[in-house]
Amino acid sequence: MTRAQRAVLGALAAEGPFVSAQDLHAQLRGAGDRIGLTSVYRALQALADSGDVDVLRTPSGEATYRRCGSDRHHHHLVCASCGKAVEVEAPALERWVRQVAATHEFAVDSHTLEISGRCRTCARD
Amino acid sequence: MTRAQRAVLGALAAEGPFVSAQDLHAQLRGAGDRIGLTSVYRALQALADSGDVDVLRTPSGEATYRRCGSDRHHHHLVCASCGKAVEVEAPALERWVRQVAATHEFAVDSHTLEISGRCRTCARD
DNA sequence: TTAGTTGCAAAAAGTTTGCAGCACG
DNA sequence: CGTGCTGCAAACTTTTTGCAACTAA
Repeated sequence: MTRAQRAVLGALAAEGPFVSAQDLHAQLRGAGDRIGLTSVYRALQALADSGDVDVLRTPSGEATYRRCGSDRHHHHLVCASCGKAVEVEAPALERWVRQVAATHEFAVDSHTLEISGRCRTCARD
Repeated sequence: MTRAQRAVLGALAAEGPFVSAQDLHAQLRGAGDRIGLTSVYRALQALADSGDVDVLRTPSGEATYRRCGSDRHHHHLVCASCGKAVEVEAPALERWVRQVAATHEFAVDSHTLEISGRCRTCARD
């Protein structure tokens, strides 16, 4: 594990919000780290490949990252306001996906489900 | 409705695959249309806003568009190879989403479910 | 010494915006 | 006329790549 990967993992507090590479870089720089943006991108890519961080694409197209509590396959409930994310497992959904795909004679490669909303704190504006 | 919107809607055959703005532009140009890339982007944005086309972001982050058969809320089963898409409605999923959100005290704004796989034709390589 | 890591600068890719000209009521 | 549409060129954003300097076994 490289220095950049350690720095990124450290900044990506477990259970925290999804953060973009740029934000993460700014955060690390702000904390005194001299890390370059390139290294942040490279570290995130490596960590995502190894499954140590989850990637989520925002509607605007930018990739955001998070260190998740579970190694298992799961989905996210994300607060559109504060970014807080909850991990949810959905065995019934997985079964349903496979069944629907079979009906249409598709072999499933992958699927994504993301729920966007407001957490209780942010809901009362 | 502008000329660009008519051209885009025409090129975006109903029930066809999801297509990027760039591909759509190339396709229209190839067919002899003198339309500019800017107009394609503007037309797609307007059509997406009015709900006449569905938008899907590919894993690489580029936006793709499709004219769907149903006006109702639905999800997609997309072939990763040929782009063919099937629309699926999932009332049970919608109920499940609301219930999970309620459990975590989230007010749901929106949710997305996309299934990526291979259709029968593409599966036999 | 050598394989891997770093960060800057530049490039790439997708999308948006400024603006002058055009079309059409 | 004037309002809105058009397309080019330029700007912008996010991400990737080339490369020379650096680091650590």
